[in-house]
Amino acid sequence: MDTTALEQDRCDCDSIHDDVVAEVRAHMPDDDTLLNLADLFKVFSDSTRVKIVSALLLSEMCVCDIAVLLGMSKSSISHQLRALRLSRLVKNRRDGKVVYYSLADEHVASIFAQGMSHVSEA
Amino acid sequence: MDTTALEQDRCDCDSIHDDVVAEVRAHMPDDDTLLNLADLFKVFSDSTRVKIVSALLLSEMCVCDIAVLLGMSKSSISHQLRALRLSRLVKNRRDGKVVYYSLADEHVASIFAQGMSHVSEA
DNA sequence: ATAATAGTTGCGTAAGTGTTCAACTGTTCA
DNA sequence: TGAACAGTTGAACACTTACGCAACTATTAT
Repeated sequence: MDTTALEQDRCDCDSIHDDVVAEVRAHMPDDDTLLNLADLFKVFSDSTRVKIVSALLLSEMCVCDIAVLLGMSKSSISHQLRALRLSRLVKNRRDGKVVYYSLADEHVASIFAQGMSHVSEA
Repeated sequence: MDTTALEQDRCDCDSIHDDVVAEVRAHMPDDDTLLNLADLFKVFSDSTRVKIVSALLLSEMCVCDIAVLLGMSKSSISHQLRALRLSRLVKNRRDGKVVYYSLADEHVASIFAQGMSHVSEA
């Protein structure tokens, strides 16, 4: 069985570097992990959510505070907070009618900071 | 002029914490920066692109290699590499008919690693 | 020059996403 | 009890995006 023919079954090109592909495949994280990673970054990929995180980095805030701060409706902020909550990036506590949100852990700050240092470099 | 009335113009709620909002607003990064940050994370928010980055972290590869590795068409890989290139996260060099891609800088690895450590924690 | 091959690009489509609106829950206070 | 308010939720809409197809460019080899 010719391996070149095999590769051609998978892709319409000759000059595949089989050894490189095999080596990389053997050492790459598994699909599930990479999917989770993409999902994590997806949460930070919206400017509204990034602004919310950036705000919570400075202080705990209620939904209304954030809505005023960003000049957006409470509804949209609540929707985004839900996404952040489901990803366990923020937590909340209720005090009477008011729900206060804050960051879930230090990791959020690390990821945010790492991205910031890349952005404010160019 | 009543500040409470002012806040109510902006949001249908009473219990705004004006001091907190003002303080956060004063110390938050500007909108442009946060927009760029969201755009950066957006590149990492797709599983195909994450897989590509994860592969290039291990070795320089040509388009065809990546297509075979991920079991996808050269076209879609090329599309995603374009996105990565426009964000300056990968660079490429041509050797005859073959175009080799590799990561643009160390920052990419840092961001990737930071995210990975958060994902493989739960 | 012609054929073959690696890679790119524009288009169409299907799936996904953010915002708004309206209706809802839950808590407080009179 | 009922009015008022903070917040949540689901549906609908507009908008975005990833993929494959087909046509294209660029490079090599005959």
